[in-house]
Amino acid sequence: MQQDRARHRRVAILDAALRVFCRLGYHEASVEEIAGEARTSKGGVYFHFPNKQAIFLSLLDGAAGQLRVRTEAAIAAERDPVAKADAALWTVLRAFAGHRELARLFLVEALGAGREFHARLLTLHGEFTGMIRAQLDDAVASGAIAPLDTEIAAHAWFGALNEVVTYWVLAGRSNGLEEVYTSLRPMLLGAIGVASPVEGGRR
Amino acid sequence: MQQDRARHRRVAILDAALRVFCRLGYHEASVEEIAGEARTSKGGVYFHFPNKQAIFLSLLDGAAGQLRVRTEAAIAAERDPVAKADAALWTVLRAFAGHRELARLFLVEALGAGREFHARLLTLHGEFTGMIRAQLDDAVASGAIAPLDTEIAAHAWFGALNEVVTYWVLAGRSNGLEEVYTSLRPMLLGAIGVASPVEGGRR
Amino acid sequence: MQQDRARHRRVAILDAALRVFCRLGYHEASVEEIAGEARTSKGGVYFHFPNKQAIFLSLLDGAAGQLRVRTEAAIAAERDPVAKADAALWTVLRAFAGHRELARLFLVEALGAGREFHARLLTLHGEFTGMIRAQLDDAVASGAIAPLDTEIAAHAWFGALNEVVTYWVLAGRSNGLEEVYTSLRPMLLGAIGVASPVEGGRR
Amino acid sequence: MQQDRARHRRVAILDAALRVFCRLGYHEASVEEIAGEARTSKGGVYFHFPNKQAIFLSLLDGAAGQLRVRTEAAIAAERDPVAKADAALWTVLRAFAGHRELARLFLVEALGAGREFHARLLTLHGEFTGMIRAQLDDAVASGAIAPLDTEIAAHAWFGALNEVVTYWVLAGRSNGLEEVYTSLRPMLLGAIGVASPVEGGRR
DNA sequence: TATGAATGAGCTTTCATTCAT
DNA sequence: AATGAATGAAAGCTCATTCAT
Repeated sequence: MQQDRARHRRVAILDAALRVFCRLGYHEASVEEIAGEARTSKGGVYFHFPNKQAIFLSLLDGAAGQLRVRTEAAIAAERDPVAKADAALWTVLRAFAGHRELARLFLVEALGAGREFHARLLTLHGEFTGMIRAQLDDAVASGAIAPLDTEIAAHAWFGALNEVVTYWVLAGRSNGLEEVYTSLRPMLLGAIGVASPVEGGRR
Repeated sequence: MQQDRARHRRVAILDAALRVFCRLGYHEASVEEIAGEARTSKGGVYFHFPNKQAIFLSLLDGAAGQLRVRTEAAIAAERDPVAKADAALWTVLRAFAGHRELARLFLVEALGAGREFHARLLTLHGEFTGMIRAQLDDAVASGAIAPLDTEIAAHAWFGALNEVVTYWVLAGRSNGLEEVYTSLRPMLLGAIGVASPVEGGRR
Repeated sequence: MQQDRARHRRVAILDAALRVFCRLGYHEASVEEIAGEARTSKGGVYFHFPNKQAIFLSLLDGAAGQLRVRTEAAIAAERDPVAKADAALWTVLRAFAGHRELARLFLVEALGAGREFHARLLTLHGEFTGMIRAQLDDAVASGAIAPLDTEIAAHAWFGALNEVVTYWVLAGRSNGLEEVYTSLRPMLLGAIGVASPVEGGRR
Repeated sequence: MQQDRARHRRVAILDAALRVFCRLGYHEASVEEIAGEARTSKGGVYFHFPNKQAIFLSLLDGAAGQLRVRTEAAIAAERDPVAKADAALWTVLRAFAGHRELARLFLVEALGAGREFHARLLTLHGEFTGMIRAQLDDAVASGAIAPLDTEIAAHAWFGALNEVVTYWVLAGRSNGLEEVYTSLRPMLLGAIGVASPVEGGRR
């Protein structure tokens, strides 16, 4: 079917764009380069996307969507509210650790891609912290943890994770990021007053 | 003296550049715009700086230097290792809260200014987390806190702070950022296993 | 076909560039001016050529190629070695006389276009003097002329020709340059010890 | 005296300019560079010269003047008309051979310095060929050589010399340029129908 | 659908020249 | 006389975007 081919092309362009954006950064990446990487032409790219921003945005949204789905699944797989929050972070970290490119895109390039992306980024951050916050709220409601400002806690968690990941990404030593979580996790739990880690499906 | 005028101009250009970078972001900011804001000409700017990057770098380094000095002073003013680390964070947060522009520069624009800045940014992050880590190491050595991976802890602290600040900055509601610390602080201390906050010169 | 149009455009740009370079000289000629003369845009020019130098070089190489071909043909059309050398010079002079622009390009602008062109110019000079030298070597070998330093002789011939042409070009009285050869030719032959001119297809 | 110092400065700037022009070519040479080489400032240069062109022109005229004086002296030192012409060429070649910079200036950079210099260059060429021509005219008048177009002959001589020198200069093997004249001289004489060289004060 | 030629606004940077000191 | 800060015009080049084919 025609539509299939079109969708396929679209995906191929997105794949190429991801590679190029990661290699060069948003601004340095030219549409020509992306077209070349996708084995098509400039015009070809512009047939599938209205402009360069849209490509990046699509990439960002796609990745965020995937991550959201996985995170929601991870949350659903746990019972305990604290374990749910913990699972969310673990999922995000694992995703970033597995795809340094993804991490770059989310944490570095998106900020440098200009004003227009800040709002979107805000939304994405909000989405993830929102998911975490919801679990923390449940935890507070159920008496599992003492009352605290869950919005700030969620942001603090997310931020701690980001910094650690970003530093590892920029420093280039992304190998072994998972091990880091072993050290990080007790701290995050300690931050919300949970002294002894709640075991929850960690390998 | 002519040197005085030159130095004055240099500062004026840096001031203008800060405003322009904050208003438009690194890439959107043109040297012409900076020149206009500094009430001089393009050539005038290029007399004082070799290129656009150098202006940004100068701004970044200058701000980082100031912040470092203040942070070191804040650390020196405390006795207790944990209080020292706490004071460091408090200083950074206060600086960012007081100068949203500064925060933008450090946390957002610097990432979008190109590859070259990533390394520099890494160094800056490393400097600050290094200062924090040193205090945590002392705290561990003195038995004030239980042993933990202080490098990760320092990054986690710094990251938590950054995310909170960045979110506030991007969301535009930077007013009252200090109050946030009241909620954030116990979490950070909890993360390193300090249950009840150590009082240390907080207003 | 699109390729045809592209090739056509390329030629049109080269034509325009030749006119502009001759009118203004290499440095004064701006790409914008060339674009205008070629009834296209700056970007259009840069689509076909990577930079200004490349345009000039293309022009130079193209002209040199044509001239080389013609000269080789003229050499081939003669039997006698001295007549061959003579024919080579005559071809060059006729070409320059016919296209003052060409002469300008070769003899004047190319020197002013910067260091990078000097090497290329050297090569071109070497090519032509090489062709002449080869004939003189033959003439010596065949005993037609007495032994002499043919490299220097070839350069001397080429230089004598150039100076005469250049002077006429710069002085603006390029009309009648051919007649000049009537006077110049016996001198060139005399320089290699040939007293009475060898007749060889001169009109 | 004040005037002495001023003149001294002027000369120092010219010396510096000669070095810079030779090192970088006319266009690449900036007034700043010249000022630096002359251990003064941009303003200092502009106090002594109205603009960049004037510096180059002054250099050109100065060098040409010196060369003219020497050439006239060399001519005066000979009796025989042909020997006089020969002496003129020998002087020019020796000067160029001794100062590759001078040769560069005259033969290469001056052509690239723009339209304005072409006229001046024409005049200079004319001056030298004029001197040579005068000797040749005398030689013809005195019956030393057969009648010929002395204007063309003079240009041919000058051109042959230039090409040889330029080639040697650009090729970088200017050492031993004097020896070249041993080969070149008989050719030049042969060009005007003088079979056996007239000995005249050659080393 | 796809191509790639064409556009043109806009950028950074350079530099001869001026001028207050 | 000299300095060097300042000017501003102009240049080369890039690239997102458009559009005829």
